[in-house]
Amino acid sequence: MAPSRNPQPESSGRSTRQKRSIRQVLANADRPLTPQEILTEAQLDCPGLGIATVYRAIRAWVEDGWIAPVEIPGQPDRFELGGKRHHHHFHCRSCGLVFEVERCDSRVAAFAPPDFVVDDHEILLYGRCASCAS
Amino acid sequence: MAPSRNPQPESSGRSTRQKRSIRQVLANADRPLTPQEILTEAQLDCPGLGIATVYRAIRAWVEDGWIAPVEIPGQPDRFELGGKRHHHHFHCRSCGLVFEVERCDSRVAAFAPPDFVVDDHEILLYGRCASCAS
DNA sequence: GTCGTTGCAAAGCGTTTGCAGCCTA
DNA sequence: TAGGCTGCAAACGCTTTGCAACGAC
Repeated sequence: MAPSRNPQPESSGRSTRQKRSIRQVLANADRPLTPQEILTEAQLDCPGLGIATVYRAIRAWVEDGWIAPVEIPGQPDRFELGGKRHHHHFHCRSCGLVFEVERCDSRVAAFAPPDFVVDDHEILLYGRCASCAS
Repeated sequence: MAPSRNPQPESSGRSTRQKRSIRQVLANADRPLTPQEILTEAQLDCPGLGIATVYRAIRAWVEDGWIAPVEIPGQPDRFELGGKRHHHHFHCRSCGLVFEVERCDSRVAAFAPPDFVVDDHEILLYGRCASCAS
């Protein structure tokens, strides 16, 4: 079977207007979003939505694995749909956007000192994206 | 000549007991330290030292280039001596400490999509350090 | 009706800043 | 002595939490 994307969070509790709006925003995004961006976007569909609700939904879905945090040092956390293939990120210093990078070399794990156990790694590339570089 | 470490910050203004203590702590550290760790350590030598003074010294020295920030997503910034050889970091999820990793493979820059210009990269390893793994 | 969920406001946490007094040069 | 430096406390921005009202089931 093809490892298809979870269309919905698994254990999302009750279905509410707020969570539906937030989920929709995340599902439609083509790049990782900050909680503030999610709030602003979701409020278009659900006025009165509070930032606390966004954080609570995010937290629950990260635990679910339905979304995943994208943490760029020095910047607020962003979130994208989880369940994707292992990948990394490219941060354009010109336009500030974050892009996905498909390639990876798991041999980087061997960089750790002897006796250290590596169970995950993150590679961040910095520079200028195609459109900013041209 | 061997590229020796700057023994002192360049433009550190007046010499005070506080800044001497903070500088000493950074110079003697074998791993990146958080402002809080720096404060606690420096207070042994300089009681009454305030956290604001630590932040002010850090900021000035980062601008100097005498120290460099080490930013682990989801954690407070840490600081280490600047001017070191290119290296990366390992974050122990058990004890929370951050260690230096000497090795690197600059081929990771080639992971970016075509037409993207990569001018820097960061590799973060996560797992358990030697003493936590045993 | 139950109890998970929400918005609000307050609390945390790491970091910065305003200010009056201190101390280096 | 002048003006940079310091400690304190308040202010910040982002995130979490306490609480009473709300609403899905």
